[in-house]
Amino acid sequence: MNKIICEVEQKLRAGDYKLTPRREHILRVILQNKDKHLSAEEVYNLVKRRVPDVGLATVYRTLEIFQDLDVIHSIDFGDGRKRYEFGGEPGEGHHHHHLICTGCGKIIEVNEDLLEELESRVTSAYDFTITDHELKFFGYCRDCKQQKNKQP
Amino acid sequence: MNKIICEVEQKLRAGDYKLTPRREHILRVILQNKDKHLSAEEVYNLVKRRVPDVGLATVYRTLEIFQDLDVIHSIDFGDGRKRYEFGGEPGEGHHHHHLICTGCGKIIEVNEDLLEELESRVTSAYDFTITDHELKFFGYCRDCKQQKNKQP
DNA sequence: TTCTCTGCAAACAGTTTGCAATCCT
DNA sequence: AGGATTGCAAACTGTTTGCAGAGAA
Repeated sequence: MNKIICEVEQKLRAGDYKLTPRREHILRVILQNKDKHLSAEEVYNLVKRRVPDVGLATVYRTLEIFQDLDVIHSIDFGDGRKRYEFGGEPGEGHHHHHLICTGCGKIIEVNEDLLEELESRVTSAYDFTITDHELKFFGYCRDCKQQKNKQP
Repeated sequence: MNKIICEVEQKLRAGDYKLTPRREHILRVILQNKDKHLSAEEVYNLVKRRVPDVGLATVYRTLEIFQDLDVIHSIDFGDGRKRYEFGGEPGEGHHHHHLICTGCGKIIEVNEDLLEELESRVTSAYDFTITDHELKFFGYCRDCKQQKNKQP
């Protein structure tokens, strides 16, 4: 984890920013909750536990910087707020998709890409240079599916 | 088009709503701009041309009703407001994806689905019942690609 | 000092809601 | 009359911004 923090520090320096204590706390919270897709406010609350006097604005500003530097990126699950994932979204590899359970709101990650064929088809058919994509599946997870079957 | 309006009227009645003049105007604006992905405010402005005293709240309320009845559905292109497309999103057919140009913001529709294989893989691997999906490609359209090449 | 960073409060944008007036039957 | 519908203004939510103070080099 410290390695990651160092890398982020490099990126910040490269962009003429410093890794201040506040920013490091924010980064740590994101890293410690990699799987959670935290919203800005959730990050804020978690940071606040350790640094009670952070301001929400600082969290927003830091998240914006992190985004610009491709340290994190935002996704929208349709709940009206942005959520953040560690990792930028440069074209190469590491893509994953999300399954969003309409029943309980759970979010499951799919760590496969599998869109290459479709991408290349789109690229040539529409003369469109793809730099990124976002794929969400909506439906019911195992638990919610079972509940649905029980009720009626 | 009148046929569609009648169908919507049926749906409204079934849900204990009426097709009021206001709602009909809103519906017409949506139908006349099927390809535009209008936001609530854009719908409002267009309706206002014909019925200057509509209220924005009515547009929002109507859009919500239409959504509940699967007459329209909303998409999020990441510009901070919901946009609406005619047509519900029930599992069957008619799916399409969107190409979003990072350069000019243009939105191109891809009228192919092509996700069946991926869907079935996800369904079995994660025990997740898919009811819908949403796929967006980000990148540069032909025009913006050319401009990028010229500038440097 | 000088320049970044920060907290606070105010401003914003999109959307929702309470309420009284209006419409329709 | 009675219930749905509407416009208006106010409220709300998530996010951004102006500013003056704090902090670091």
